[in-house]
Amino acid sequence: MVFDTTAIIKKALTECTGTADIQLTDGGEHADLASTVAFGLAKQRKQAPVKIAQDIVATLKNNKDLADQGIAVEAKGPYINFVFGSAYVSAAVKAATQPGYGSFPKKDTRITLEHTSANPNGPLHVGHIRNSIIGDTLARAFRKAGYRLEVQYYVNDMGRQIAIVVWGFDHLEHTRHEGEKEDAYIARVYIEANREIENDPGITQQVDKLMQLVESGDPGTVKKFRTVVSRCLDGFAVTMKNLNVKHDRFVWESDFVRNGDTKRIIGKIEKLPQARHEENLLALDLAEFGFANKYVIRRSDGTSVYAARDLAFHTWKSVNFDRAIDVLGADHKLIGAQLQCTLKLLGEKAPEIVNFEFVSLPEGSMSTRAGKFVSADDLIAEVTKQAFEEVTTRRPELDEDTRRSIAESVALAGIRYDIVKISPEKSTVFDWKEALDFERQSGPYIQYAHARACSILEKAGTFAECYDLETGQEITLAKEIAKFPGVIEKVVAELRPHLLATYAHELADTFNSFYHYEPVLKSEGKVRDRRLTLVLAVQNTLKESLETLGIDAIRTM
RNA sequence: GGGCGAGUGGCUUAGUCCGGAUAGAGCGUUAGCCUCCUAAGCUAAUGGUCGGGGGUUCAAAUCCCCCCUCGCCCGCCA
Repeated sequence: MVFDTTAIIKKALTECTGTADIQLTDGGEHADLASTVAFGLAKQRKQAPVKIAQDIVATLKNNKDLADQGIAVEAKGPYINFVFGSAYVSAAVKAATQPGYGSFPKKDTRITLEHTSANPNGPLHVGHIRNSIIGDTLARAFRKAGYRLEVQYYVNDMGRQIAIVVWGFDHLEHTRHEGEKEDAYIARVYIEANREIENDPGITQQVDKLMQLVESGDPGTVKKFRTVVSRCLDGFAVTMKNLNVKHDRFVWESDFVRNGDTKRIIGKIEKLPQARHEENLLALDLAEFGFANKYVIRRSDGTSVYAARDLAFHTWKSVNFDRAIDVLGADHKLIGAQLQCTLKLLGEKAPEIVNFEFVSLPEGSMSTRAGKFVSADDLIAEVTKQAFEEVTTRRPELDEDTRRSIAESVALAGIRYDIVKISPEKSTVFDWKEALDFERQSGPYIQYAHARACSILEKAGTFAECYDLETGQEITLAKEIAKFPGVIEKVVAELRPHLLATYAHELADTFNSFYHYEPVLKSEGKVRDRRLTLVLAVQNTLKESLETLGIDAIRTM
């Protein structure tokens, strides 16, 4: 592992200024790291910042730690700039050529990460897969950071939506179209059933009855719910596989009713001072924590609501894991906060929640019920078709199977990258033009840089690894490579996977520049060796980055 | 009405938590680069009152206050 330059510099600055809290900023083109302590000390020392910076630099020039690591110090006006030397660069490149670069030692912390958890009443659409891709990328980053992780899908198998689907199967004419996916078929029944309910509100009572039956464990009704949900999940599995998204466990909501956990948690909640009863109705008054509305736990007909089952689920997580992380859409912010608050009142660990904002269509919000959505399957199919055309244009000499395979990887890269590169707190409007664009700020662009590196290495044959870099382009690239482990750490610490997307793009960019300026295969001797070593380091770092993003690091395209 | 999130060139966006050097990118437009390692590429040019107004600070896209616009939420739905 590369030594921690930040810590060394902070320590040196603390020693010579007496200031404990040292902030380092990115030096941009001036330096690798920079300090602005001189500004803050100006008033205190009654001296000009420029003078202070000069004095500090004079002291730091004699610092042994900095000298040992080859970190150069220089004052530029009031700024104190640090430039990493060849020892740092060599060590970074050497580390980056190793398999698994950027991985951290195994940790004992057991984490559960829940993502997607869409209601099984229709196919996953482009909004749901934002959840899947953020979640899956985070999961990959956590594993790379050494954590023991279990990824879960919480199956909402007893909600009103499912009851409506079950009602539809019982009362409506329906046949599955030839070759139709199960989840798409379920959506048709769901949409049709909702239309019927609009025309005849009396149906609502029949749906309520179904919900009571399933809660009480009526075998026939339970079986119907299970069947419908399972069929829909079979459809989801295909979509998830195509998106390279993996879940380790599917947790069924109804299990928490059947095993008695929900009843037990309701019993505990009843004893909380915030509990409010009105006959059978049980709700929590969380006004003291800033929640204006009452948090209903049990209906007046005695059945539990989603919140109660969710509390039981999260209590189970609290018992079995050290940390729980939930990836939830913006519409779940309030109930997520209420859940956290209630779990704390119960003395359980509250989950950490990663929120993301909505994806809408140009014509407005998506709605499964109204049939207004772009399904993930359609997106994958369209993008793959486009990718196949691109591959065929660029590489007509390849056989069809190879082109097909490359197209699938490119499509996956396009979709996953497009979604993960955007900060989760930004709401977006789905745009076909952007989804089908494979240029520059895209997943395929990064794959291309990787394939290019692979191609060079393949043509090079064997070479002696050499870590003594010289030119500015070489050193810039090496320093970019060196950032990778830090990026993984930051993604995990801040739960922000888009940082990795940004990094991978910057690395690909830096490599492309290098590629056009510094000939590798045509250089000779030591120069050729060190550039090939650098290409190997880039290739490996890009590969690790892509795989952590859930994108295939294909060797040719 | 209340709560949360967002507002950065024509379009999409990074940076905002933790204030510092000329606000980074991509698309678009314009002009170059394949007898040379994959042109899904590279080099330039173009384009920015960082929603608006106050304030704090040596220094504000970033912190504080007010306002505007958009999205989401505020159910005995999930």
